[in-house]
Amino acid sequence: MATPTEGTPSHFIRNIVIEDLQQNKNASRVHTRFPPEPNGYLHIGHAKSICLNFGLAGEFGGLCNLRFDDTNPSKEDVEYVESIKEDVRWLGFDWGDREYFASDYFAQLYQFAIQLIKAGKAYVCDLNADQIREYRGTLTEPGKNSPYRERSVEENLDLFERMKVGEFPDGARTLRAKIDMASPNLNMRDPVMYRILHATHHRTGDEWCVYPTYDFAHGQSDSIEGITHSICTLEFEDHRPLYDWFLEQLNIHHPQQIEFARLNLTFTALSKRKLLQLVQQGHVGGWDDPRMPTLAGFRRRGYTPEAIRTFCERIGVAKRNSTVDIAMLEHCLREDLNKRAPRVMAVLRPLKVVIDNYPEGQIEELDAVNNPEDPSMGTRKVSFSREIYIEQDDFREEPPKGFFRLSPGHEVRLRYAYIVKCTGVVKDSQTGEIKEIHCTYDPETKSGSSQSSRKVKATIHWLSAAHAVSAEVRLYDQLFIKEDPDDAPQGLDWTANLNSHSLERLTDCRVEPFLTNAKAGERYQFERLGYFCVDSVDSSPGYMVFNRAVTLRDTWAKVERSGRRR
RNA sequence: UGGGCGGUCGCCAAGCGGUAAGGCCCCGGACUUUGGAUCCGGUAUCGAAGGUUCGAAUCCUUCCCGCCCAGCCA
Repeated sequence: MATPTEGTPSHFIRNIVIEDLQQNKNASRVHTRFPPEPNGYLHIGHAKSICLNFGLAGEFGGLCNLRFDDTNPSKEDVEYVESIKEDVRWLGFDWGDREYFASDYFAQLYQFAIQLIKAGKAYVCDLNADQIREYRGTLTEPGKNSPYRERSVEENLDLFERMKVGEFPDGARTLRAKIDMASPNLNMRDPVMYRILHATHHRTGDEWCVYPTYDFAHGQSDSIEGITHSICTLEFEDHRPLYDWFLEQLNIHHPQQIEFARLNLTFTALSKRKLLQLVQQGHVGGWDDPRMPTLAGFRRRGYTPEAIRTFCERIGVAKRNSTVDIAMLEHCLREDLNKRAPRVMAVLRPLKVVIDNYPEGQIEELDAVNNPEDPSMGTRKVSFSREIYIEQDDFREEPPKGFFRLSPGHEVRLRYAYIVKCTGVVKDSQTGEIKEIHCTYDPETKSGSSQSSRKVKATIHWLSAAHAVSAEVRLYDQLFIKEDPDDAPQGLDWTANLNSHSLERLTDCRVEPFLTNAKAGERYQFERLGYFCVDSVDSSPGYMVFNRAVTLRDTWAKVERSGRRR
């Protein structure tokens, strides 16, 4: 028997699995499944479920199936099937040859239904949707039996067969389980098992005119696949008695359904309905817009699968409704990229600096460290010359208290180069806008030289004006201005909380020339700025486009912000 | 007012009768050629009230608050 992995944070579901294993339940087998409906792209909430299901199977020597819950042809599409497979694979999980579809079981499910009809446990009901609702009763009042509840087995069989071949229009009849119209659990008040839908299914085409509901399809699919632990979210807790009922009546393998709380994130919408709306109404560029909480969006943004997996492990699994701080996710990304991303210098908003005492025409090739966290990543050369660009933010004509960067009369270190002192500012005579600044450098302070140990308060990044390459950089902020997107002013809906500044395109940036060879999806740390990723859609060797995945922690920005508040 | 499930630090989350883990955020400080990283240090008595017990976040009772369910969606 597989033993628990040391150091893996435990949670109640993992504990159940461990206990089952100890008691030799299911012949010590662990078999889970990830069951997405192919009606949208996978998002970070699904990642929690994927990591849970594949993680448990992986840890205990079990298996996890990928099963598409495709019982509603009117909402589903192959585009989603393909994206889901790509995203699960990208996250780092492998379902081997166990790629299943609920629609693979339509014939079997149909036989199960007939079995229940024959046992007097299911009947064809002629009530329409409105009538079924009326007969169902309310939360506090019991329902009434359908007038069609006592049809003979023969009639039920005949009717169900005719439903299947398409003799009746959509909605004309349903097949219902005969349970208890007075049950305090509404799901047990003769739930619908099959509905008539003359729709073309993305896999079975027009073969079927009836489709099983989730309740009738899910548990039986789990059973057919030999699933041991059927993990789902909290809203299905009320369905568990029904899940169990079908399996018991059918007397087939009975997986255990276990529910956990779905993920919520601050400043993020995670319902499929909302995400679909964001895409369809053009609030974002598509399912893979880097601002989207979809796996495709995170991937394009520059997130690593490792960071997302670590995040899913750290947030834990429990039954309490909760909303995780988005800062937790960002932290996981920084932590991962800090170790792996090569550093490089980039200037997002260039400000020209002329070093007056540096020889005109002279170029020095300076050594720059690729990753101080990992010496094995080596060094590279950066060109230094008389005219350079620095970040506009790194110069203040009138520095506020605590500003350590460049200002008139003050010194800063140019990373990997020299200490320079600001000697003058050139402004546009009309607008007063700063056009360029002048400095002198101290030749004794070259990085790495014996005299280089002089201390200055700050080090800033820079790029040689003649060597730097132009690029576009896209800065992203939260898609919503409110921690809870649903917290909208009265009368307005969640779209009122959309952040109109969630995307900022900077088209006059400079980067180190070797970045021209960077490939789509590669991630770099732009020193002092954040982690950036080569955009996989719009970037090309002739026109580089970088997405900011996440900023670096910025204590100066924090100080400035709190200063402004005072 | 029916049923189901929850309520432990600002946000997640361990704990399962023996005297409150950890992570994120935040605040100090050390170090630093990224105001990055790293390293130290700081912050809860467990929804409330009773009760059982030598001892309770953990057991019992009552109460309060939150979420889910009246799709032929999943």
